[in-house]
Amino acid sequence: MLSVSCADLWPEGSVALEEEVVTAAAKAEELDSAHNTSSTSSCCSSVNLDDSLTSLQWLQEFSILGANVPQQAHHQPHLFGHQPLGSDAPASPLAGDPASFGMPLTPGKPTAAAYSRMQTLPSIVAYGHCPDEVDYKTNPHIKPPYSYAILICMAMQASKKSKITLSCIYKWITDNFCYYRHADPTWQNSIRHNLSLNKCFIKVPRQKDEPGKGGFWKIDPQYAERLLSGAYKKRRMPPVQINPAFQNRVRTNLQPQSRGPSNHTGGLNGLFVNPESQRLLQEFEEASGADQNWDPHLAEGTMLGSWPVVRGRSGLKRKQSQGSRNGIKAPRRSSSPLLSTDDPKEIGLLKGDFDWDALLDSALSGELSLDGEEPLSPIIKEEDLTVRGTHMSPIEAPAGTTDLHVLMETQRNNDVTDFAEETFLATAFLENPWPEEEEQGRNDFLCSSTVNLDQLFDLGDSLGGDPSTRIDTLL
DNA sequence: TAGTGTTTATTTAGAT
DNA sequence: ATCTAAATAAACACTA
Repeated sequence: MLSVSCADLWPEGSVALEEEVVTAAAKAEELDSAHNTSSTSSCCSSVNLDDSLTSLQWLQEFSILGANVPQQAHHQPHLFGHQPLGSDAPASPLAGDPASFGMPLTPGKPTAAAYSRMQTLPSIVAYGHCPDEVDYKTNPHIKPPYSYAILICMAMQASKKSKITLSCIYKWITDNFCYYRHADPTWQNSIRHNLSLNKCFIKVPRQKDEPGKGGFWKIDPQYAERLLSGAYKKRRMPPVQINPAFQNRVRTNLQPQSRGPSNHTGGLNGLFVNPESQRLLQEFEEASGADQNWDPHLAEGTMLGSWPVVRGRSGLKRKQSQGSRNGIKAPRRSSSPLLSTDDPKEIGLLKGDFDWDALLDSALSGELSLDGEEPLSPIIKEEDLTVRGTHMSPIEAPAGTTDLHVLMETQRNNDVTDFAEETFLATAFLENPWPEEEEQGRNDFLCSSTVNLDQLFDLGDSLGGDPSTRIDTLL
């Protein structure tokens, strides 16, 4: 089993992190208390439950408390809200740090965490389809590999509130997943559909004295644990789903230059591909072309297997078939429920360059502590998980994580060779995410927290042997 | 009227 | 092949 030391996870910036954590925590507390004074009544009967369980605060607190890294423990409660101000700062490395664009891919890094933290060359990332290396916050082209239920959970967790409004969920999703900012707003329908249909979510009616539209939503811990663990295990990337809004443009822009490794020139209708990226892309193409042995099935069930591999056009097929079924749909632009929040305070609490991967990981870990007074679900029990963390069965360990790094290494060395057209086009766009400058202002309130999924995988792995220690540390 | 919430139907992909 | 979960679409009702 591979492990990652804390130093590997946060090689620098821990002091800054601590300051930020303290500041942000104070702010959150302030806002929280202010908000609760007007909104506690609706759920006061279950206030304990809400605050301790449904808020999913425990997800944060549990996540990566390390037995071997006790000095980090006090940082963890705010881990997901605040990014270590290390090499990844600011919040969006790909967008915020132009230098990262030229950072070369270096196969064979010691760990996936380190690898991911590098925020490697986007173009190559796209070829490899590693979701952890797509900056979903700034890249509007690749659909995040998370189900709507998971997204909702994330939003709820990020809010640090016991309940959250629909508009806040929208807001959080669009703030943290650029794809949805540009996507057809029908995804909001799906969110609502999910809230209504999914047992995981409980509607909390708005009190009469509470202004605003619609109710609140909270998460049912009984279902949440199942949902999140299931999501974790099944976290599997669908084929690359490029935002349909950009497909034509990408195609148009790249068609003439898209053939031949030497034609990845910059300045394609505003798409600038820096020379270093071009060079690396070319190298990658050559390497990939020389090795066609990669078997996607081999990676099934692993993070690698979860990389979106374009198989034919399946990633777009659904849209197309539905389009044909329904005829051409008039483009609908968002009527902006996102911007019409009725509860600015609550939205304010949704600050955070939220690390959704970390949430999922922490959620998985959180299952262990999701007890309170609640019994563990049969699923968890029977898989030999112990509340308050005396031990965790390998069964419950995320599939594929144990050997993740080995596979990662293998995978990277073998190169991914599935070059469907969409992938290539997506690659070009990943090279230069859609301009988000106009939205920077809106994102200003986002705190930074980009603990990489792999980092948490690694740490979870390394800590898996003795979760009790981290629990004890927390308690 | 827009936003919210519910419900039904259909399609798709992955799992068994 | 079948089952299931998820995504998607759409119709409809309710409400601020």
